[in-house]
Parts: sequence; C-alpha cells; structure tokens
Amino acid sequence: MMQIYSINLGNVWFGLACAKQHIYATYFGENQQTVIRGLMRTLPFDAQFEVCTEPSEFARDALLVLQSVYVGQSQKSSLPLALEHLPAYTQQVLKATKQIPFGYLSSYGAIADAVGGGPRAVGNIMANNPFSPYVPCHRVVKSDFTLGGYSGGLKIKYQLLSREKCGFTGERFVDVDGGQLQVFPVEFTLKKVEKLFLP
DNA sequence: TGCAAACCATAAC
DNA sequence: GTTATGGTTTGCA
Repeated sequence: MMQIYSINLGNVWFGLACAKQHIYATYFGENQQTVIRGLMRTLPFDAQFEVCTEPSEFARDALLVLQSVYVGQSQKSSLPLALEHLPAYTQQVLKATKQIPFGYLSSYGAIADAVGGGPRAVGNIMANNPFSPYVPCHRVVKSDFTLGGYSGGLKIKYQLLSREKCGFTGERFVDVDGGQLQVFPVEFTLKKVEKLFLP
C-alpha cells in the first residue's frame, strides 16, 4: 500500500507518494488537486494507495527537501527513490540528471551523449519525470541554451534556474553512470532568455 | 532565422 | 510487431 502526502509550504503545494520509506513519485504545483493528480499519473496503474492528511515524519522530511530544491538551496540530503520498476534507460537518464550540480545545467543532447540514446528520448523522460523537482529536470535545456519545455510552465523553469545562480563561468564535465556529462553554468541560459521573462 | 528530415526509447494499439 | 509521440538536433537555404 502506497501513501500519498501533500503539504503547502510558502504558498506552493508539494506532494509525495511513498511506501515503506521508498519514494515512488514527487511533485509540486500551485494547488493541492494538481499535485495529487500529478502524483497519481506517474504511479503504476494498478498501485493501491491512500491519500493521507498528516505527513509521517519520513514524509515531512522528504517534502521539506522538495521545498529546498524549489527555493533554490543547494542539496545535501538525498532521498531514497524507487527506480526499479522503471525501464533501465529511464533509470540511467534520471540518475544522470540527478548528477547535474547545483548552479549548472545540461542539454537533452548532452545527456544523450553521456548515457546513449537520442535527445528526443531524453526529452520524453524529462516530460514524464516522476520526481519533479527533486530530479532537476529544470536543469535540462536545449542545445542552444533556450529553455526547451517544462511541464510546470516555462516561467517556473526560468524562476527555478534563476534562483540557482552561483556565478560559475565555464563548462565542465561530471561523471555519470555510463560516461561523462557536459554541464554549463545556469547563467548561460538565464542571459539568453531573460528578456522574455523580465517585466 | 526558419524549415525539414533524422533520431530513439516508450507506451499504446 | 507496429505505430505514434515528443520538453531535440542538425544541416541547409
């Protein structure tokens, strides 16, 4: 039996689906209904679940981690994600995305280069990311550094990235399962698209 | 810039 | 098996 929790923190709703201290899905959005529906969409079709009102201690801690990602704090705690039920390639892409350091971003194509497969396949997995925003799919943009897409809306994607500015100036590579992933400072994208989002 | 064609893992039939 | 579907990329006018 899976439990679904949701909580409002700083005017944003965060949600979590877990069982036995394993996390099957996370989500965030502007209202509770959206969040719960978003969670259920990614659960296995036949999963049994209950919607709980009071978060367990485990759930509350995890929800706070989600919030810290949302507000743009660099991450130190790691959550126990349940990945086994997902296709192998999907797992690889999610893990690689998780490796993108705070303050950096990567591209669909760069991830494809690192783990194999093609950019569109990576985009598909981002679009269905079960662990938003914990697996930072907002840090994946197009190869020309424009934003690409985002399920929560491009404005949110921009805002998330703008809170992660660290002042880095150069690209680098990080080790991921299967190869090396090229990453770039978030500023690359912010500079490119800021005129679209600033008032 | 803008458009067309190639690309690739999944899910749905 | 086959097909449809993208949060893409690249090349070329």
